[in-house]
Amino acid sequence: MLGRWFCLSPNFFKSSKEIRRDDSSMGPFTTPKKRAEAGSVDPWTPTSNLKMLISAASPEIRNREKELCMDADDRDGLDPTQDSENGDESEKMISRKDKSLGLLCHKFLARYPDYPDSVLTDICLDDVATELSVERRRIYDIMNVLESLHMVSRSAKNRYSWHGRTKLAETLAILRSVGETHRYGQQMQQIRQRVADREFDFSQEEKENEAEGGEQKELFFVEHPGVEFKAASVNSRKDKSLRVMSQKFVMLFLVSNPHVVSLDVAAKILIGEDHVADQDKSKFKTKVRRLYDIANVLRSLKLIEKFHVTEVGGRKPAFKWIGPVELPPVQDLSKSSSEFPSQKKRVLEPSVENCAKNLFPSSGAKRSFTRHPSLIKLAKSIQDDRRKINSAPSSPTKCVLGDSANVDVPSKMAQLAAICKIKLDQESRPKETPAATERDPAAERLPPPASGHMDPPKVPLTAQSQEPGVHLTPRTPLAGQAAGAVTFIPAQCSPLIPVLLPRQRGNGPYAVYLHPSSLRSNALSRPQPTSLAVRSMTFEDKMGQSPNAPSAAKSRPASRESDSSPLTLKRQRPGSTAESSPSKARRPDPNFKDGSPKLGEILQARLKARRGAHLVSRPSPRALHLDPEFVNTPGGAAGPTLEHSLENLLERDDRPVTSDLEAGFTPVRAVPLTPGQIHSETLVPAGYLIPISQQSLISYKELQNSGEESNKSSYIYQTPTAGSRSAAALEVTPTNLRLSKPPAAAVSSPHQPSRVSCPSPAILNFTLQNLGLISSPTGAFGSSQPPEGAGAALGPLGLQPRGLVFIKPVSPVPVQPALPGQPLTLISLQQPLMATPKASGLPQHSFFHTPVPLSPLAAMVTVSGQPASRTVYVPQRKLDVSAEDS
DNA sequence: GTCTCCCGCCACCGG
DNA sequence: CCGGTGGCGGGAGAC
Repeated sequence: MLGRWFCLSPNFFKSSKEIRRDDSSMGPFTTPKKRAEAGSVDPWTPTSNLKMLISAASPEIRNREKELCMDADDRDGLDPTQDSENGDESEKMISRKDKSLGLLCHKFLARYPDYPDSVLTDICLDDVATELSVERRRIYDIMNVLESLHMVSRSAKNRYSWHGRTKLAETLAILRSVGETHRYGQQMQQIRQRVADREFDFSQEEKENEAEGGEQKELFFVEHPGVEFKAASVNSRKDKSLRVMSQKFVMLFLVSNPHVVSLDVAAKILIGEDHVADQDKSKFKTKVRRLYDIANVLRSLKLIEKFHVTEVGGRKPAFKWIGPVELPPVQDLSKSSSEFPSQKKRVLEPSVENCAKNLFPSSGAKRSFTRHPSLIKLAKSIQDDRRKINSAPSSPTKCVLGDSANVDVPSKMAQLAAICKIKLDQESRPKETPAATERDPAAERLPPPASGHMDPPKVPLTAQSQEPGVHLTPRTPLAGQAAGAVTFIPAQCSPLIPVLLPRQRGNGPYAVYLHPSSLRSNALSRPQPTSLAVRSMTFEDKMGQSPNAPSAAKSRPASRESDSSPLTLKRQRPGSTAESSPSKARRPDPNFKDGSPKLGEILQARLKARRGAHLVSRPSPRALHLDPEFVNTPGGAAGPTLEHSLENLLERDDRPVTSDLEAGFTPVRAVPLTPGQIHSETLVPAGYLIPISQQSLISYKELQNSGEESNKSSYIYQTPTAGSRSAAALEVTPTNLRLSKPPAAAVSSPHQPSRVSCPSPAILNFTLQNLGLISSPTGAFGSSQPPEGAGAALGPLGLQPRGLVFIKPVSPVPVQPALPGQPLTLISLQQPLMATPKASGLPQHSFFHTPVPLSPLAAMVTVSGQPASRTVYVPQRKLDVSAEDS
């Protein structure tokens, strides 16, 4: 049977090869073994059978199975002859393929249903290893990847709980939102361009990246609501790079337009640092190895397909996303968990995404600040930031327009913001009831209780949102960062981090863990983040780093908690946030070295108090949990959630807002994965998104008291970044919502979340020009590859047109006019930002190298730009997409 | 030769 | 000190 499939299947070639090999080498022995294995397999045969069926059903699966099975089958046929020798030989014969992680994962998956019933299925690593005849080490690899997708969660030592794909859609939606916030799309484009341009100097690239934003450093792990990660270790171990890498890798797919990611690009993005070229090399190699591991598991999950892209350099391995593209809105996600993201997505997504985006953005902004390294870049970043800011306002409009579907990306951000705002507003205003209105979508999706939870949080947000000025303020600070504000920002960020969001669904909450470094410290130090996504993460330097540091330090004090807090917070945080992840807290703790534990404690206490208040106030706010580092922040931040605190929060960070927004979607926790890294490197963001379990929520509840519902979910975001960008986003959001609609048209350009800001006429012109220039929209998909520089920029244009249209409307005055109040406010904020170099670092910027720095333009860009960034690619390379499965 | 990526050493970490 | 985890990279099999 299998053989047949093989033949039929695309993989045919390979399969044939394999077969040959198998036959020759493995044949006899192997076969037996396989058979034996099969036999062993038999146990789970049922599943195996299912697999067969499935494979039959799905080509992809078939291929995989083919690969896997084929050997066996063929062998079987052939084997007999060769078998003579069994034993070791046979084993050897088996060939690596038989032992591949992908196959192993297949076998593993065959044992469990995709959508398990409510009853949790317990997985014992030892048993699995035994049954599958593999070393435990291998099982860990699989589990880590599955865990990153929340298909399983660790329940205890050696034990995992199987969730199957029930949470997959949500997780993907969250990852996408997170990825958007981190501007991975932009980064990818940049890298591609670079690659295209020059073959690539890693060093250079990296340098550039760093200069830009260095966003990477932070990693975060996205948690899911039900999925907690119990094991403290989770947090602790450095990073669980595999988990984080897996999430990031998936984010890249979700964020890229073509949904195609080449291995090298992914590896480069995942390598935060770079620093030394040499290191890079080895690092690069290691990353690639890991990516293969992850890719194999993802392939077995049928989420991606391998193929080769032909470029100038030659053929490069790449992967194409074949999983669900549409994801439920974050909120929905929580709610729906459901399998089919697509449907849900439309509605919810926006919100969720927006939230996420907001968060990130903010974080990004903060990060961007870090950027001081290259003044030039800073300038750019600043511009970008401005743009972003501007755009943000506009974005709302987009949201409106796009929110729904097409505009996705662009609109997403805006939408998210808008949504968040709306939610917040509603919540805040009506506090609970009204909130429902906005949430409606969410609420509808989610059970009432959840919504309720959500609402509370929203309220605070709303309040913020309501007052554009307020929002601005927050942003301003961000923006302000540039100037002096920056310092504050960090603080803000930290606060933001802890934000709790109510969980829409029961499961809802997610936590994002950020690296400490990424957290604010850096952010504080540098505001730049905005410049590029990449950079955004930078902050690692955090404190130390100088330039900013000083300011940061100063500000910090003011901000107090925030600064020190990050670290301290983290440590402390455990308590506060503890619920979900004590472990997380743990890690942070160590990190936090700094000292201000006291502060942290204080902060925590405050936070708790706030939380309590907040919680109370909010029904079930979503909370953002920060890492221990954040914890402190949370304390500070926590307040934000609360209404009064909200303002503070806003001031502190936009992030909170964003977070809230996001929270609305899905709670996310941002916890610093890595403990100490903070200091310098940070380059790479390391984060793992973890769903926060209700438990955690509960804990929060305890803290907060709100108790609102179990559902509540909390999100943690890395404030740092979020703060910066988010600010804009956030601000926008509120307004955005409204705006967004209008923008919708613009929205059309989906892709990036850009903000819809309204560019000034000039901008429009500008854009138009670009468009003309750019024109190539189509190409984009071609693989994502880097368009060559210019091309890239242009690429987006295609989208822009729409945006342009919109823009025009908006354009009048970039900010103000365009949208009702908020935008304006934003603008002002931006300006400050603008002033500050730090602030600048908008990611978008990177997209468009283009000339237009003008914020307005930026806005324009953003609008279309986001897409543009993505779009950009177009020109260049052609990817070959031949699918190959190997 | 290059691409994949398995294997398993060994560092961590929590207990 | 021990056992569970999991980073990491050598090196070998697959092309």
